[in-house]
Amino acid sequence: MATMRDIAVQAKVSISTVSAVINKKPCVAEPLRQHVEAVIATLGYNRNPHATNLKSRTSNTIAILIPNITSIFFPEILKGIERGAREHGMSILICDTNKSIVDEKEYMRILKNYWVKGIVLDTLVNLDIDHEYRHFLCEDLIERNGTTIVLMESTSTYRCLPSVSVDNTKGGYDCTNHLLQLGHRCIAHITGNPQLRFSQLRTQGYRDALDTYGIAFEPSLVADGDFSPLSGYAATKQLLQEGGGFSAIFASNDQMAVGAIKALKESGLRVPEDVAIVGFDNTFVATLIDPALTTINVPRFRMGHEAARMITDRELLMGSNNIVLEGNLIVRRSSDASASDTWDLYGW
Amino acid sequence: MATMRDIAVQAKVSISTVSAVINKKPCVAEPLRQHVEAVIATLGYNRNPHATNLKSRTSNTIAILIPNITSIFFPEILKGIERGAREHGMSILICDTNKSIVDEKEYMRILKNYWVKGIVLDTLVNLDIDHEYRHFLCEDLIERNGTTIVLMESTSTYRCLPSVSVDNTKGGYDCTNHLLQLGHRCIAHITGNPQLRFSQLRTQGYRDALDTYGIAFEPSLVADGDFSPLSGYAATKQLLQEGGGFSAIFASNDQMAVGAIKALKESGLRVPEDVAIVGFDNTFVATLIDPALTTINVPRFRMGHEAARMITDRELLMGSNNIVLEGNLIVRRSSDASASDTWDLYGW
DNA sequence: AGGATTTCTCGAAACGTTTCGAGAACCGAT
DNA sequence: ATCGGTTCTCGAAACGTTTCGAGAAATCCT
Repeated sequence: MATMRDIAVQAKVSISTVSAVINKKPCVAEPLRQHVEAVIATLGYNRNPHATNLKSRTSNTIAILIPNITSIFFPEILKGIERGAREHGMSILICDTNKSIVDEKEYMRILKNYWVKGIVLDTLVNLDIDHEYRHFLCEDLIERNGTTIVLMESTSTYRCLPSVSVDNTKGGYDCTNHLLQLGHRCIAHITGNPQLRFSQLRTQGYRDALDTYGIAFEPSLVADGDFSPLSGYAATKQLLQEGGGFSAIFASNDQMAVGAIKALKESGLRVPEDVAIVGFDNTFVATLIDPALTTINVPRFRMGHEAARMITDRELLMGSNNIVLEGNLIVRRSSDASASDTWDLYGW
Repeated sequence: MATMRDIAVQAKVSISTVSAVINKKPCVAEPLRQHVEAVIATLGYNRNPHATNLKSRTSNTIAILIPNITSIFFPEILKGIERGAREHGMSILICDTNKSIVDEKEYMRILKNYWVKGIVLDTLVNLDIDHEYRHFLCEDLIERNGTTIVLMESTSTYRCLPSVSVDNTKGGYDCTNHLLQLGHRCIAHITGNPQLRFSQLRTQGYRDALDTYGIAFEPSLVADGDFSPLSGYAATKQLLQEGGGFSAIFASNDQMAVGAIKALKESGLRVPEDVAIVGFDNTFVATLIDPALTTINVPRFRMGHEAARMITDRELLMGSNNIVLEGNLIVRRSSDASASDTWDLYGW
């Protein structure tokens, strides 16, 4: 494989000149530049990334650190990041922390001396509490190495780090508001993992909507889940046993909504005629399930793409560090029997 | 960050000695080794991967080239590869070719001068036909660069390249045999994309099973799909219009089976009482759908893990280049009303 | 035309490793 | 003591870039 030296010899110029041409430095006279470019074209030169990395003390790489690759939420985000990275000729490094904080920190150490340009981070650590880790991220990685760290759906309230998320409060509000508009007045709620910030926000949206309608928040209509289908199933069973009385459920994600539907069906209740359901996320289970699920469409691809952009165009967006995208409500049959039941399957 | 030079200075030895210690070369006297290791421990040295890569002309990286990251099939394979890579301290590079052959070849060029150790390749190209590309892979990458290429569910019959796949023929056989054992004698079949080799093999399994039972293959009972749910839906509608007469359907993947179930329900047919259904893959839609789907469990995690192993332990497995894993039939309600309907949700 | 500027090109020194061959130090045997 | 033979340690040259400052060449001004 041709190196800069080969080009230089062939073109009878110095290596520095070749470098200047390749890096489009303005300080090369036009005729010479064309000559060198011609030689490059004939010899088929490709820059060696390792040498470039070593010399320039960076790597054209975005790392993605995530607790579990197989999460249903993840592939589209990854795709968004990939696209954004590729537009800038960057590579993507995948790191699955396997839901282990130890593994996460271990990976961070590796990334540190990998000189990655940016890290899209879905952390397990509460950065409000673990000051040592936060210090490591901010000082060692961001300050010293110049790495950009972007939090995805951050679990932290720490706002100094850039982040990308969806407007969870508004989403929760929209879901609940939708049910209220349909005439429901007794709306149950299944929360996600209560420790997670974005889960709290979805619940906050639910309360805000009730407030708007002057309806008192009723704790007995709320059951805690953990985002798993099974927890949605269990929560619904529990709500039913406690007397029911609700005509609708807002579940904090689609998967719990799926569990809820199963539980309702088992109890002989029809969806949406007896109980209406809305979920959150618009993962593709939403259209697989019967009835199709009303839900908040979370723009995962865009989230990934924005995260990548914050890394690639870092200097452009100083200041507006916390990007909040809007989700939009998609009404399907699980809440509204009159909704069309088209099969939008994301081009599976 | 400490470099080998720092260690050397601090330990009052040469850089070569530090290198020898770090690489566990046997030619360092024990006392000196311990001394150097102590210094390394206090200074917290981490090897710089870029320098190592440059000097040794490799990179500790496995690349994954795949047409579409968001494929439902992919995350578990990725997880398997990730685990395998990590066991050997390797990194994972993700390349989404966006279903474009041009992009795939472009990525290959990048990977070539990235000196990746291995590539897990889900190619769009038919290597039996595109000799130029095959030559590029074999000569430039494998021979010259020493890269290992592992085909995933290869679309090619070209057997010189290492590959990992599931036993598709046996899977197709098992599905059909299962239906035959249940007493079905008129079994329809929805094929996958007929160009793809593994799709052909699944159909072959179907035919083999019929043969075993002395049942003639009936072309009118076969409809072509393309692995999408919509195609399964359309194929089923078509089969029904052509007179039906079947009591069971074998769909070549779960997603088409989902489409088939939808079509049957719309025609007022019950699953499994009127028509039994089996799918293939055991993606998690299999347990989401109602009724839960009988299917072949494809060990995706293991497939990924084996692929990684072929790359990391290349020298160990000269010879047995084509790994074929067994899938296993999982019986659920879609074929057998008496099957338990437990919710095994992969710990979502 | 001659000097002051500007524009272009180049050599050389890094970046942090690995590796090779040379030689120093030690060993036991004669 | 001397000598071959090990065993250990080290210096130096790469790997393929980027970058800095120096100097040569071209340009401009008076």
